[in-house]
Amino acid sequence: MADGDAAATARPKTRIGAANIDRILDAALTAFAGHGLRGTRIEQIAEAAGMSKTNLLYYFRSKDDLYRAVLTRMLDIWLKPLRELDAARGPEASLTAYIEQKLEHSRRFPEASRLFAIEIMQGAPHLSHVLETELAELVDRKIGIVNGWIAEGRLAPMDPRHLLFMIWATTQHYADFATQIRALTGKGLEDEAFFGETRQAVVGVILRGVLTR
Amino acid sequence: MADGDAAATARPKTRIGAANIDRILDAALTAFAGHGLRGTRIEQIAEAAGMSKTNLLYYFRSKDDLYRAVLTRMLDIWLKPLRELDAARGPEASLTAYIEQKLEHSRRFPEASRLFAIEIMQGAPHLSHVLETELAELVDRKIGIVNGWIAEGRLAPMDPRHLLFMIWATTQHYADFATQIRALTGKGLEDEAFFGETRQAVVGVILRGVLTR
Amino acid sequence: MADGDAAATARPKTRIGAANIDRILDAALTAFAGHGLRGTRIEQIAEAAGMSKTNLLYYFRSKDDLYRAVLTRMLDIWLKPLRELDAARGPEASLTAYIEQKLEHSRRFPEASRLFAIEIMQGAPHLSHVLETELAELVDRKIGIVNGWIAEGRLAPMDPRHLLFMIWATTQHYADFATQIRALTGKGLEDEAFFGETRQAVVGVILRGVLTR
Amino acid sequence: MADGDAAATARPKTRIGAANIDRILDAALTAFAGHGLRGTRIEQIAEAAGMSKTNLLYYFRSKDDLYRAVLTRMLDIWLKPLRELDAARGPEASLTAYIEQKLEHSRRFPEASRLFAIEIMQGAPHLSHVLETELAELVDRKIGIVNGWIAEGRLAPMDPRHLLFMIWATTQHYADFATQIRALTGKGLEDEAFFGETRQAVVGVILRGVLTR
DNA sequence: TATGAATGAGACTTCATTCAT
DNA sequence: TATGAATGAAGTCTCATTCAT
Repeated sequence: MADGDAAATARPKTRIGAANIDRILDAALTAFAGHGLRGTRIEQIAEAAGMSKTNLLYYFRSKDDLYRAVLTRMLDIWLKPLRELDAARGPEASLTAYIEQKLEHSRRFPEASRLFAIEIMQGAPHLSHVLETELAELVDRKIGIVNGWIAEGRLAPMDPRHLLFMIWATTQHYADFATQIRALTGKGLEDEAFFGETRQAVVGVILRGVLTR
Repeated sequence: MADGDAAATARPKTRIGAANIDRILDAALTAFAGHGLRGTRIEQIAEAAGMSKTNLLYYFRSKDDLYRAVLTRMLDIWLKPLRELDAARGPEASLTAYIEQKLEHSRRFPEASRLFAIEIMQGAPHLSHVLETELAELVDRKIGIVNGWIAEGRLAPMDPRHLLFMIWATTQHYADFATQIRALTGKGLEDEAFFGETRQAVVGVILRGVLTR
Repeated sequence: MADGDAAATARPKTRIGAANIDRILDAALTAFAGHGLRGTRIEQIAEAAGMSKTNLLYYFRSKDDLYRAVLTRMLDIWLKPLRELDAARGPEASLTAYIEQKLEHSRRFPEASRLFAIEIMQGAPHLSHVLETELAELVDRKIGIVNGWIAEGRLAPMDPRHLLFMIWATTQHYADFATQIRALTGKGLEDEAFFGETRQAVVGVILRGVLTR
Repeated sequence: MADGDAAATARPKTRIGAANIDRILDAALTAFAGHGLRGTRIEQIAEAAGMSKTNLLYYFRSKDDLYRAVLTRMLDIWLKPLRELDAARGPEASLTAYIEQKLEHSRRFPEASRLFAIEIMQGAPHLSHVLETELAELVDRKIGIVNGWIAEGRLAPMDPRHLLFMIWATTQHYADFATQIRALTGKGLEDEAFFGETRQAVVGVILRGVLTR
């Protein structure tokens, strides 16, 4: 109670700023994912965030700053599923969980998925460093787990990186190519039935494809 | 008659024009795939094509015209592999051939792949019509083939569209996310060994994943 | 009474304000002399004065206000040497003293010198009134002194105003063109030896140039 | 005749560009000398040059480019009088000629004089290199001449650089402080009588000040 | 076909200033 | 007195497009 009170009264200024920053970042994510960096106007974002262009620039010195902030903010979310991939439960359960998490991400953060996709397709000018360091190290660690399963004969022998690529590709596809999928099926992941069907198909094919037996 | 003749004798000017148009389209593909529609400057393309901006605009009235021309030119190439998917050889051979063709495409036309990917991710503003008509009809036809195989018990039961999506996702991933793949493996599809390894992995997982037995 | 008392006991707040105003004016002089009116940002001055931009604007309603305040504050200093030029000691001593005072000013207040120089070069938009009234009257008075000396045959006949211009020009040059002088000699008036040498040269040439005999 | 014709017809495009560039540089000189770099708007210059802002930017990529171009264009004019100072005619004639040339320059190019003055007062950010190399070398050479005269006993002993500074100061003053001079005398160098009187005063004082006898 | 010149509609920033606290 | 937040009016520069040759 006391805590709640304090929170409600103690930091009015900070609160205002933080709320605005969140609104800006949300609006920016949508805009950048939809039109790319160059194709997005600052004013567009400002309008969506409910403030003036100049005020937005009070919080973020430049468009590029804002773009980087959006990428950074999404980075943890983006890397989280892979971080949680572990060996504890054996390949079937672990891979199933990983694929399901990735699909869940595609459902909940499709714009973030598209933002990263576009960024990478354009040569990852703002992200190459992360790819080469943080992601590379993370992947190296996870590869060990998969190689362990292969050595135990529980997975078909293959370079584990191709397995990762295939999981990324298939799960992200439902976010990145949602427009195409909707044109061909009339549905998207937000449709509960379609989501379940998708999960079953993707998990099914990949697990049958890699598990021995 | 005269007209036909003229066309047949290939007037130098026309030829020159045709060569220029090709150079422009090539340069434009690279530029648009690399920076998106808005992120690309006409002058950039003109320079890459070895001519002045004004002269480029003599061939294509506007940037949007040029963009549409690039998309159109790539469309047949993009749809060709799916068109060639047939029932004649049975699921194993047919799907293998299809996947290999798609990978071959990712190797040979990575920029085209990225161009379509970006276009679709941004809502396919120039392509939605094609998706809803030409592609939808083509997919409908091919679905019949796959459903036939499923009915014969040769493929695991599933909505054939998910199979298509998975094949598209995995094969195109090697073109679209080439930057990321290179950051993690140091290689790309142009590397013969890596290409073979990729093909084996993708074909292997998917076939094992969908073929019964 | 209470009011008077309070004022007399120097309320801390008032004192603080006065100190702030001085800090602002100092910082503003440096900034305006270095970048001109338009070339100076308020925030720059505020930072140099150790306060927020908004707070600076609490003391000076606008940038132009501040600029005028700086000019006004420097005006007395600027005019002081000429005010002190008198006939009492004869031309040699009086002119020597005047030149030395002007040089001393160039040494102590080079920024003020540059501020006035830039203002005048740009047409004296904020100073034309002063030039035409206060300065003109002062000059008129001093001209009488010089004309007296000429009439007595102690100075070569000339329009006294040219003499004033030459003294102003030569003495202020060492402040205004300090950058150039430093590039050519490696020194400035703050160097005691260079100052002495300069004084000797300027006084020597001008006195020999105007004194008869 | 033939020549005139050729000139009139042969280089239309180049001519147009060159004429525009001259018009721009003229307008820019006036503007920069009057308001400084920051205080001048590109549009202002464009208007004075009789063209659109965008067209001006077709010739000069940026405001800074234009500013540098103006400085560069004026540099030769600015250095010319000193270059022509020679020993051939003895100190009296040579110094007289030099002073007169400098005054003539102040009459003909007062804006250039002010431009350089403002630039130097602000620390010569675009000119420091020239000051330290080209001008320094030129001055070094001319100092030799003056030292020669001093050694011959024809000039009072002094560091020749102070002599140069005094000549620069006094002659440029009539251009740089024209506003003040006009406020105090009602005249300027464009007034033939005032010019003559000024020349006589400046030459007179300096020569009497430095020549022995 | 080909290009230099010219332009208008943006789009990003900067900056003095005001508001609210 | 002091400051964070907010804004509008510039001002620079970019870029697709048109004009004239």
